[in-house]
Amino acid sequence: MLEKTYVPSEIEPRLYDGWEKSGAFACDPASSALPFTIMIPPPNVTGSLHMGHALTFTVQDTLIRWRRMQGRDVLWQPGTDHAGIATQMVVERLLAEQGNVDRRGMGRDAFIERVWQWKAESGGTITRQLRRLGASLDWPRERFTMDEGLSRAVREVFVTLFRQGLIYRDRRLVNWDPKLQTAISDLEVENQEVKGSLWHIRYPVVDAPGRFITVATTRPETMLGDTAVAVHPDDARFRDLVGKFAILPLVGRRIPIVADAYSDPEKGTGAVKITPAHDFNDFEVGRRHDLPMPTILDREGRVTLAEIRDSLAVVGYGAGTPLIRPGIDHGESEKPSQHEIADPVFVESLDRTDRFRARALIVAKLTEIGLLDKTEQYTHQVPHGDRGGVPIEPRLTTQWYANAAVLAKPAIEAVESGRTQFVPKQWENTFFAWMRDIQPWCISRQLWWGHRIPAWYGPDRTVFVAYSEAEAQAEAREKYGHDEPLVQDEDVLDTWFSSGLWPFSTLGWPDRTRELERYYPGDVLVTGFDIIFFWVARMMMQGIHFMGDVPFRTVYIHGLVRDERGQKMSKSKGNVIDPLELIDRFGADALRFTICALTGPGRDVKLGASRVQDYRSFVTKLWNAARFCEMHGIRPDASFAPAQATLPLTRWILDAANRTIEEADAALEAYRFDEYAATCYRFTWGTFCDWFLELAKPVLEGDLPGAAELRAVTAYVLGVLLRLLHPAIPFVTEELWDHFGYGAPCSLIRAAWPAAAPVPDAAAAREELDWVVRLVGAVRSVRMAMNVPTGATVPILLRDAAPETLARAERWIEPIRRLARGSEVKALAGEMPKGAAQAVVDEATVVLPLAGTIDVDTECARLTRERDKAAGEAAKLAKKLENADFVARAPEEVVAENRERLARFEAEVARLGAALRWIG
RNA sequence: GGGCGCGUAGCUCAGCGGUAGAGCACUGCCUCGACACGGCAGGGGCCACAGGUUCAAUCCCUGUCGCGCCCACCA
Repeated sequence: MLEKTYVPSEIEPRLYDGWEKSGAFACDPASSALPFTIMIPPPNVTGSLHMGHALTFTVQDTLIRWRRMQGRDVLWQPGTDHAGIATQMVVERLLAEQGNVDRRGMGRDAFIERVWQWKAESGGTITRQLRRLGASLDWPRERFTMDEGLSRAVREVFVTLFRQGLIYRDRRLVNWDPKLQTAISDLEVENQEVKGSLWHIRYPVVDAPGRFITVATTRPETMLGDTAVAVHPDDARFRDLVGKFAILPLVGRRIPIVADAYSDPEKGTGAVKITPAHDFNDFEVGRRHDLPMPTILDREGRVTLAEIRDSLAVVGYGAGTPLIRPGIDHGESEKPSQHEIADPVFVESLDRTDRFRARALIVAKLTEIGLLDKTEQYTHQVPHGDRGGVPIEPRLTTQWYANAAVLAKPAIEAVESGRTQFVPKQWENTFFAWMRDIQPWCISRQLWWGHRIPAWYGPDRTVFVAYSEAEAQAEAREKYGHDEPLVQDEDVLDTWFSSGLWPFSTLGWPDRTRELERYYPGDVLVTGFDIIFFWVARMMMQGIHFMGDVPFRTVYIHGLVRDERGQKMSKSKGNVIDPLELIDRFGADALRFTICALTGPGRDVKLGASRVQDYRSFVTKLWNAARFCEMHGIRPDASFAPAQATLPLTRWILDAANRTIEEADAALEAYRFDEYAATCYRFTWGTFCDWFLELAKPVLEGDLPGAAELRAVTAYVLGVLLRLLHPAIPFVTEELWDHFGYGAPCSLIRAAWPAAAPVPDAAAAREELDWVVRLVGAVRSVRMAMNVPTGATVPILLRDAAPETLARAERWIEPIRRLARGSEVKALAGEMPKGAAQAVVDEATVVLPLAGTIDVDTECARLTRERDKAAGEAAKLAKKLENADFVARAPEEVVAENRERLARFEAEVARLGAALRWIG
């Protein structure tokens, strides 16, 4: 016997274990079935399951289970990502908390070993949690991006791209995170609105006594690295200054005033200071005007004068050029002005000063010497590192780059031609917009945790890129003619470089494995829009380049999980919902069904505990319906086929089940998880429970004729339901499947997906049952309106009923009596009873003789309201049909349909009018 | 600044040329042998606003207002 209440926590682990042990999750490379592949977006190895994961993995598991039941050879590839920055930060924080020496103190090897240890300790968390969710991943195939196999793929890709000229070293500006002390990509930069100041600084003009050119800046500290002031070529205000020089305050350096269209006369003062080594736009200006590019900030974001001197020397100012002059060269003109502009002592004092402190000191100093024109309150966007959270600094460094523009081209074409399609399609625009304007991809990171770049340097800084040190050594020997000591590049690769290989590296590439042949390209990639650029784009580029085909046919993009009020979940807001807590409280099925029900196309999912609680009711409802079936001796009957159904009731439910199967299938094909859930919900609750089981009760309980067929059909339909719902709510359905003996324990997961099966005379059955439903509904409605006590039974009399209607009433007398609380159901014979309540059902008028118990005035008012409503409808339709344009131009069917409706409403008005006369 | 999406019942959302729908919430009645995580019956909407196209507009077009997101922008 099934327990009275379904307790998920007792059942879920057992079933999951059963599935996993039975090998139900495993793909079968030897199979002849059509494969179906989803590559898991590998979560961070040290992460734990959050709501976003719950959403994406529920969607994936639903697709996977559905396809598996359809007989596809399913591979859902599991694995985790090493997540370079995130993981390194976690371990560094851990070291600090435990009072250990920091990573530099430990040294590289020891630190990396510590990270591996951390991975061993906490790396299993998320995979355990995925199991709680019910995710049917092929666990024995689990991979990790730092596996030997995947690392080999990374080296292969790096070396190949290098040799193809698609990876190169370049010295240019990068986004530098002074906290993490590494370069980061454009995508890892988040602009944050900051309330700051805009300082207007006056730069004295050489050879123009008393004249200044005023620049505005939000970063005064960068002035140390200024090598020009730019004005717009057409800006009349400054035209005479172009070609002259300004004196860089405090520093005393002469810098040219150049004309460059970058300068926007509308912005700031119209004259803009140029700091080529610390601003992306200035860098371009610097290139155009051949300006020196001194670096003024070190890797920690502190002012460094040494680098300024070095860089000036390198670019040809000459080693002896005094950077900080002990006075000002005012040309032939005047004596130094009232201001003592250069202050070498002050500038020297800034060495090793943090950038923000230097900013404050410089502003104070400028104020002191009277060169600060004004300070404005200024709110602007400041780029921050998404991990470190501090403002990034553009910094001139040498890094490894991948030529993304070349790699992007075939990826763009693949989407244009539809070889890969986004769902919803609008995301293709987002993809195109970014890919068509893609920048060189900086792939090196100054971190320790990650794939070390397979590049070695000789004593003359010649770089040898090779699969291994030995190979690099061999290449070096060839070049130098003898052995030279080589030093490996210190940097590691951007995490996305390796995750971009995921669709094929997990299958054994670069070996041409059986799995690679069979499961690449994958079918669907499921992910959120936030990583289209980070990951989807990279997989497309690398997949096409190395495999010659797209990595997946479809990219299904879902929304973000938000809280009930639509706020993004975040720790700082304290509105984070833990999926595991929801699973504990309501069961994995309830959470999964909720996610499916709320996941529409292009919509964020607003989720709170109460929603999950609501949908738990559905799981419970299914459980109770099954209990009812069990109590009434319903058992699977493999010999039954829908074609054998003879009763209207069984034909009707089988037909409804067919349509549900078709709708569910269509919804899943279209990635409409909301429609899939709604269709199943409606059929289970609204049709199967509310009507079918209720109508079946008299027959089942009384063991009336037809009971055997009814039992077989009920079992059949329950079996359909369990299979239809299994992808969304795998646990409860499997439990019931097993309990009823539809198959061996834990066999629903691999049971055949239901198919619509022909039902004899379905249309007639539908008509008949629809009538029963209408009749019962009408009687119930009138009883409620007339306040008939729930327990009271009343005769149900049919006036003006067609013979066929009376025959139906006879056939359905028991269910009608039961559901509509009728003492009898028959034709009205003789006189119309006084004071009866009435309702119109098709051609007949249902009469409930309630003389004495009802208030005639109330009933009159009710009938009048009904009649007026029908009359209103009829009038609207009549007006429409009188419109010659409508009749002439609207499609024939539409006109015909409107005529029909008009006739129907007119008849109803007539019958209700008659009812009103009778009652009086 | 460029782009995208969204404004439909109290809430969350479907629908997207021809009867305005669902779930939850709400109201009333009901312990009837599956289920109160339940049953039955109800109430509730100028489908943001203004124009246009059409025989017909919640749906298509244009504009306005409101909300959200992405990209670019440290003068």
